[in-house]
Amino acid sequence: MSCERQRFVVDCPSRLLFDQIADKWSMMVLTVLDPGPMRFNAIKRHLEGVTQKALTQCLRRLERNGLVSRRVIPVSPVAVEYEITRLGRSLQHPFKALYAWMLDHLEEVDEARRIFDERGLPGSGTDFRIPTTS
Amino acid sequence: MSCERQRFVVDCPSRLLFDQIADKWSMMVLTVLDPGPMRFNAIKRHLEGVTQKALTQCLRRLERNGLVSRRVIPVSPVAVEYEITRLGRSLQHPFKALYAWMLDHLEEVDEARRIFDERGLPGSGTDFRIPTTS
DNA sequence: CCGTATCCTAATAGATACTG
DNA sequence: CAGTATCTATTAGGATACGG
Repeated sequence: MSCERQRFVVDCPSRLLFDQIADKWSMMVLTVLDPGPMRFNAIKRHLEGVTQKALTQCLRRLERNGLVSRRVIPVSPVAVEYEITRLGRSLQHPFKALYAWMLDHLEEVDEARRIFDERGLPGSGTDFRIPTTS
Repeated sequence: MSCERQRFVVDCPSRLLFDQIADKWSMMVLTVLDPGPMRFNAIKRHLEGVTQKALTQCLRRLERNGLVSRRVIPVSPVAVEYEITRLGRSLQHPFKALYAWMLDHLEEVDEARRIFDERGLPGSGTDFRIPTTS
């Protein structure tokens, strides 16, 4: 690897894969499934605000990508159980690192946001942007 | 947290923060900025397919969250330099872990997808697949 | 050069009704 | 229970045009 900066091309596999796994619900679904298999509505109850449609789509994508397996239990009414796969479990390591980072830096990000938003407010006059020391 | 499965509530700070950082371009922008400061159009050239609008929005959010700093150099025409902050740099560790996971498991995910997509095709009357272009 | 503003279209989310 | 189907509303994305 040279010292050149990386260029991200459109068909870069990592880009395509990132779009698959970094969606709104996947990380939470995998976390919820970590302790063991779970049925659809049980998962749903753990994710406040998710709609049935959104969860279905998310679970389909996770299944398609091999991160979750789906098992239909032929009772009546039908029961469907979702289970995290070995592959899905392996993804949890980077996810947990990201989660830990978020917990560690919540206040710092919040503070940055507060400062940024404040900077925008007072500008009733000609607010020439002052180069920050950062 | 107890042994109970976690329930993700809507105002969970980690959820809100995740939505901020797990967007389409942030991870790539931070990676590109890693070696040192860079100007707007230079960043743009490194991210194939990004529009000016999308990159502007992404950089604003990164700046607001304290992950990137923005410095206007008052020459004519104006030059603007973006630099990754210490906070942004710290986020690179979990990002790199995620990136490494993707590289490690590209084939495995691809294979899972192939199997899943194959499974969906039958049902049009025959057990035998008609070879498709894909 | 580095944006913002505008317009337009495409994609997504949400609500609701329905089925095995 | 676990979806699918459908419709609508809101949003996101892309293409200019323009300004400091």
